[in-house]
Order: sequence, then structure tokens, then C-alpha cells
Amino acid sequence: MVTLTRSEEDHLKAVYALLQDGESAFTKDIAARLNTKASSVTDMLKKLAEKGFLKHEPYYGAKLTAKGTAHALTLVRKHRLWETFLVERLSFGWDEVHEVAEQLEHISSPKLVDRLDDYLGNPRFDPHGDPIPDRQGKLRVRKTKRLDTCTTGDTVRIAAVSETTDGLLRLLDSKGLRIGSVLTVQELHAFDGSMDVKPKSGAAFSLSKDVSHHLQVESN
Amino acid sequence: MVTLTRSEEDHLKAVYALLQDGESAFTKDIAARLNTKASSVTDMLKKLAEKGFLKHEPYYGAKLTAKGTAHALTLVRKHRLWETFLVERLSFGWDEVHEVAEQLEHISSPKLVDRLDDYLGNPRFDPHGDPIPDRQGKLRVRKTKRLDTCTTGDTVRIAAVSETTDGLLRLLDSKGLRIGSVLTVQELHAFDGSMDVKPKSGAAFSLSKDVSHHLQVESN
DNA sequence: AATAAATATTAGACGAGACTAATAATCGGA
DNA sequence: TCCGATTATTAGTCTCGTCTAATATTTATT
Repeated sequence: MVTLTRSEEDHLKAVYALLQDGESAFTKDIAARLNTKASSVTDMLKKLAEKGFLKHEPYYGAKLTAKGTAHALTLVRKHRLWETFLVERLSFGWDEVHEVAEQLEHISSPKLVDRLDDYLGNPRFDPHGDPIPDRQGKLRVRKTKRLDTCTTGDTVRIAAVSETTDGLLRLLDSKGLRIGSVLTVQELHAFDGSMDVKPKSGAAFSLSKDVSHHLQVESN
Repeated sequence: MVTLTRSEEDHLKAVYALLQDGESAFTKDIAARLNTKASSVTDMLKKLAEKGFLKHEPYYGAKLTAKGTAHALTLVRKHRLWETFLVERLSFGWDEVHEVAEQLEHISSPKLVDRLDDYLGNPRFDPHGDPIPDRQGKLRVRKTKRLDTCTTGDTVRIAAVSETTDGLLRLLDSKGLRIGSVLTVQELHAFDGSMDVKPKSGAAFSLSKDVSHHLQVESN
């Protein structure tokens, strides 16, 4: 059983994050994501290729092997489980857990991860609405995405609300939004992450990032 | 605010563990504890002295400064809180938590530690009966020690039972032991950690390590 | 198609943290 | 007290992961 250093794991995860399909991950993008230089990334890609976690096609980026994908999924699993723990049990805000989870995901103890999973009730999605791989590394995909990941012109139906705070629910209610509502994204405001949406029937209005972030929607 | 690497923290903790009073910690003992070589330890001691965490008197070992002690206590705090979490919440055995806690104690996030402390109900002692430093780094010392740390001839009074399992309580009851019972250690069996004890009134009998480990006693 | 711009790789350096081997200091026994 | 044994330090080397600078390859532009 080959083990990876923290840096190797970081690179592997960056590659995984950049892919999300069969595409290649490019050196400069990995470097940007990790705040390092391209030359450092090249070195790491060679090492990871050596160890069988990915294929490195010089000048054409990297793609993961089955082994690499499997390992990346264990990292994603750990990251998302810890985020869930921090938010649900330790009352962290969903926007302040990332860097701590970034550290926790490198803790190596299969027993710990599985116990944590059970302790949390085997959650399927983390506080951000992203799916948590199961013990076998299977991602239970949800055909939905978060409203804040949609782009102008998308028409979608609200499928779930990932945080059931009174405040949020009342706010949605006041706008006439509920599970099943259909709406179209009219405009995105980059500077604060808010978006203007128009319900199928009725006038358009604005939703803050805090709100759109918690709305799981499916394409209509 | 100076931050320490994992290795620096490990050395600092080793020094702290070897002291427990004003004595010096010696190079070879630190090396033995960390599974490294004496020369590596010397290098680290110099570096830690440089940073003001300890005084290094060449050939005469190291002693902690106030700053060093304070930092070591934050590590001890984290270690014991995580052990408590692992045992009380994730059902780890008290004998299998050490190495995982060894990793977790290096996670750097003051907020995380304090939240975890609250989540666990601000426990005063970890699953091994060792005191957990509070937010200010104060150790709330207990004048008691665990029965399994006693030696032949000690006469002590049972002050507390650190694990309140039905099984353990029934076992103690069947032996006629309860809070306040006074007993003398007659013999220690190194090969299994068991000990023979004699109650003030009554015949001697044997206690396994599993039992003596959970009995907090005070000198009589 | 030629060349400039962007990106990637290679080569060489460096600091951190470990090691081995050589040297120095302290300790303990005759 | 002297000398060997123990322990500590220093000197020099190695690996890892990063960097910068130089070179190579791909891409985009004219």
C-alpha cells in the first residue's frame, strides 16, 4: 500500500477538482489552485504518475487513473464529512469550514473516517450541498445543483433547501418560493454573488448568495 | 506570532512530557521518544531555543520557558480533547486513540479546539484519567492518580471510577469495592498489567489492568 | 506559414529536517 | 584521579518540496 505525502495529496485533489469528467488538468491551473509555481507542479505530476495515480502527458496535462480517482475520492469523502461535522456539530458557519477541513482531510485513519460517517448519520450531502462519497468511494450523484452555480438564462425548479433555518424558510415563503417553484436566472452580480431571478408567474426579484447557495435546483 | 512545524511541536511536546517538574530533558531521551537520532534532536533544540520556547544548556539538556510551556499545554489540551472525542463520541477503545490523536493534535484552529471543548461539555479529564488544560492553559490537577500507576506497597483510597460502564461497576461491586474503599497494592504482574490488592478488611484478590486503569485513587 | 505569446519542462539552487561519522564533553568505576 | 563508557555536539550528506532562470513546446496572430 503506497502512501502519499500531504503535498502529493493536495496535487491529486487539485487534479481531481479540475477534471469532473475525462478532460485534462493543466499545469498552470493546478499551480494557481495550490499557490505554487508550474515547475513544482510538473515535478509532482511526474512523481504521481510514477506511483500510478495519474497519467502525465507532457504539455497536455494530467488525467487520473482508476487508482488516482479512488484515492481522490477518499480525500473528498474526508473533507466533506469533516465539513459536515464542523457545521452540524460544532456550529461553524458553512463559509468558514473550508480551511479547517483542508487540514482534517489529511488525517489518516480509515477507522476514524468510517466512525465519523456513522456518527453523523451517514449524510449524503455536505453543508454546501455537495455529495459525500460512500465507503466504497461511490458518489451518489444528485441531478440537482445549487442555484448559485447556475448561470444567466437557466430555468430551473427548486428541489430542496439545504439549510432549514427558520429565517431562510420564512424569507423564501415571503417571496412565494417553495419546493417545486420554477424560476429563471436573469442576471448575476459578481461583486456580491447575488442574482436576479424571475418566477414563472410574477415579478422578478433579487436573491443574495446566502439564499441561492442553499437552494438545490434541477434543470427544467 | 511564531508558528511551529509539526516536527518542532513534536520535540516541544517530548520535552514537556519528560519534565513534569523543573528537571531537564536529555537529548537521548527525546530521541528515543521520537524515534530519531540524538543529532537530529540537538538541531531541533537549538532551533526551539532560538525561537524562545526553551533553554538549551549544551550537554545538560533542555528546560522549557514560560512560552514553551504554554505552547506545550495547548498541544496537550488538543491531544486530550481529541482522545475524549474519539472515545466518548466515536466509540474508540481508550487504548487505540493515541496515534490518531497524535495526528489530530497538530490541527491548527483555536476556534475548533474551543468549540470541541464545549461540544464535549468541557471535560476535566480525558479517557485515561489525565487532566485536560483549560482555555487559559491551566491544568486542573487532581491529587489522585490511577490505580494502575501505583506500585507495590501503596495504600490508597478509591476516589473515582473514570468509566461508568455497567460491567465495570458490577465487577467492582462484586469485589466489595466502592468509592472510599481503602486497599493496599500487594503485587504487580508485568506480563499482563494485573495487580493483586488487599482491601483493608477482607482477603486479597487480583484486578486486571482494564479495571485498575479506570480507578482513580488518592494516597491514604 | 512565420513568428510572437503563452505555457510546460528541465536544470540548478536552496532550506528543512532527517541521517552517519567524527569529535567533544561528561560521568562512573577502578 | 584517571580512563573507558556514555552521551552530546558538530560536520557533512541526503531527500523532499519548493523556487528561479533557461529552454522547449504549443497556441494564437498576422
